[in-house]
Order: sequence, then structure tokens, then C-alpha cells
Amino acid sequence: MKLVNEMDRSEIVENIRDRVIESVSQNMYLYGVSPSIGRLYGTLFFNGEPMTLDDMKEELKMSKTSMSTSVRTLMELNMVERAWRKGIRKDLYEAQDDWYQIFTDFFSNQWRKVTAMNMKAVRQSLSELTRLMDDPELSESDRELIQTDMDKYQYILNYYKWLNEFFDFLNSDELYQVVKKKMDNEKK
Amino acid sequence: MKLVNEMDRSEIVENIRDRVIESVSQNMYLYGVSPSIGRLYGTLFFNGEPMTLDDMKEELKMSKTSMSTSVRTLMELNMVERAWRKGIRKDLYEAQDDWYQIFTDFFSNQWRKVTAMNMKAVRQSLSELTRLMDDPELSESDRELIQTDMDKYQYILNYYKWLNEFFDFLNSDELYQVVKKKMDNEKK
DNA sequence: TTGTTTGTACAGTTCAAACTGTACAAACCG
DNA sequence: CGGTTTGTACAGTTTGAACTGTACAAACAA
Repeated sequence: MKLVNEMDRSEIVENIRDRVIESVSQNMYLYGVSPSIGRLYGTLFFNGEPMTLDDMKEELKMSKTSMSTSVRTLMELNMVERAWRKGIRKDLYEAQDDWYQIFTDFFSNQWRKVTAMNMKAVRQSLSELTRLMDDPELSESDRELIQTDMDKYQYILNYYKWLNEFFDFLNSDELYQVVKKKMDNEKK
Repeated sequence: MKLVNEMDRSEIVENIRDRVIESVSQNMYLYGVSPSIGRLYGTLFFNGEPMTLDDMKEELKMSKTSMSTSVRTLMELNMVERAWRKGIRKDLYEAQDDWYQIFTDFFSNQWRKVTAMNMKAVRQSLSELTRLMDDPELSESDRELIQTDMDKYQYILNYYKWLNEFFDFLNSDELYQVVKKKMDNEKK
């Protein structure tokens, strides 16, 4: 009788946990990952202890291959880290559990990568148009048309510069301060 | 001869533009939209003038249905707005061309929606566990187990609160100031 | 050395998202 | 009123992403 109660209880706790994991994973698409990968992260986060690929495969009832690739993705996003425990030969992984860190890292790593590539393309285009503009035989109307595009490219470049400054700010201590101050003010 | 040059020239400008559109669209997955939708946004952005669904369909060589649903998605993200021109019966759409606004809106709208839902799930779980803890017959080990989960839920809640403060900050003028100041400092 | 364990590359399959064409409702025109 | 234009709902198709199982390479064991 007591035993059944025990089982019920841990099952309840388990279900509650699963609901939260599901909720978190459903919304990790904001980080560009699929729900399955989100579920894996959630599992690792709540498990606390590091897990092996076989643990994960067992827990999520999925293939080992999936676990391998998923955990790789999570590592690239700095959401999961390798762990070591003496006497265990298998690879161990544990969740990075500092969500503030995950959030700011995401921008630094993913968004910066993207803006860098975009800037490159825009700079290239801008310099090509500049060269076109050198042609003295260009009609006034052509010149205007090209200038319109060039203005847009310049606007984009300025935006990306601003964005990178913003990401620097995100990584700085300043961010925590500013937001913290806001929270404290509101408590008053 | 002159005519051919003219054609070459505008073709070159067009190609340069397409390269930038492609680059921008490829990376709009950070906003959770597919490359096609990104390409549509880029087309609208560089076209300057508002476009009808048929214009878009023509420009991108895609079905009108796709244009209709894509433009809808872009409107929900505040990246495209309806436009009116007298004498034109068809619906007109133009790109929201303030990228700073798009960026901050994205967080306010998308991320906030998600965090709100997550918070709800976590709060629910937290209150259910609290009720479980009321049981006086609970063993010490069970109690510890549940407490571990509750601590994690509390951590998540704190994080989301912080995140919402951060989004408030994003929407405030303060953001622009802080980053602007950084940029000015660096120029010195 | 051979035998075992562990992680991953790769080919094939499954499934969901993107896209199309048709068909229709709503708005407008005469 | 019927005829036309325009946007979208819906069903069907295509395409790509997610996932699996097998097969193998690398690391270790004896």
C-alpha cells in the first residue's frame, strides 16, 4: 500500500516535470532548434547528473544516432557541455544550466556569424556600385537609380554596426546592471 | 550599341541587388521565417514602391497563393505593412524599412509570447509541487527530490522575469542611447 | 594479435512544411 | 441583376528536415 503511494508520487513529479520540459522544448524554436532537441536539453537540465548517449536514448526512446547528432547541435549552441566522471568510459554530457549565459551566448555566436556574412555581401555590392558610378558616361537617371540602392546598402551597414555594438553590450556586465536596476526600481 | 550598354548596366545593378536579397533572406531564419519569405521581404524592401500580390508573383515566379500567405506572415512579424494608392483596387503591401524597429519588435512580440506561455506552465507545476509538499507523511528523501525540482522551477521563473525586464529595456529609448554612446566612444 | 565497446558516417525512410492549382467567396462594375 | 476581379481556403503534391538502422572506424581490453 505504502509502495503504491511512493510510485504514484514519483510518477506525479515525473509528469509535472515532463510538462515543463515539453513547454520549454516547444519554444526553443526561438533558438532555431527542433522540439526533439529541445526535449533533450530539458531532459539533461532536469536530470542534473551528466548522461551518456545510451541514457538519453533510453530516456527519450529514440535512436542513438539521433542522440549523437542532437547533442552535437546543443554543444555548438553552448547549451550542453562534456563532462567526466572517473571510471566511466562512455562520453558524458551535461546541460549548461546558466540560462542567462545561454541567452547572451546565442546572440554573440549565432547572430554575429550571420551579420558578419551579410555585411560582407553588402560591402561587396557597395564597392561594385561605386565602381559603376565612376563611369562618366552614366546618365543622370541611371545615376539616381544606383544611388538609391547605394543608400539602402549604407543603411544596412549602419544597422549591422549598431547591432554588433548591441551584442558587445549584451556580453558586457553593463547589461546585467541595467536590467537589474530596473527590476529593483520596480520593487519599490 | 548604347541601348545594349543600358541593358547591361541595369542588369548588373539587378544582379548585385539580388545577391544582397539572397544574403538577407538566407539569414532571416533567425527571425524564424523561410528563405522564400525572406526573399519576398527583400524584394519589397528594395522595390521601394508598394507591390500587389501579382507584382510579387511576377517578380519571384511563384504562385499567388504563396505570396498571399507569405505576406501575411510578414505582416504578423511587423515586417510588412498595407499601403494605399488612390485608383488602385488591388491590395498593396510595402516593406517596413526601419530595421531597428523590426529587431526590437521581434523580441517584444515573439519572445514575450513564448516566455508568457512558459511561465504559465512553470507556475502551474510549482503550485502543484507545493501542494504535494504539504503532505506530512512525505519521507525526507522524497521531500529533497521535490525540492530540487522546485528550485529549478524558481530559477526558470526568475530568468523569465529578468528576460521580460530586458525586453522592456529593448523597447525603451534607453537602449538606443546606451549603444549609441558606445559607438561614439569608439570613434574617438 | 583478436574481441569488445562506443560514437558517428551514410543511405534509406518517414513525416511535416512549403508550395501549387483549383475553386470559391467577397467586393466591385455595368 | 449577371459578369469580372481579387484574395484566400483547401486538397493534393513536392521537397527537405528529422529520424532510424546498419555498418564501420577508433579506442580500449585481454
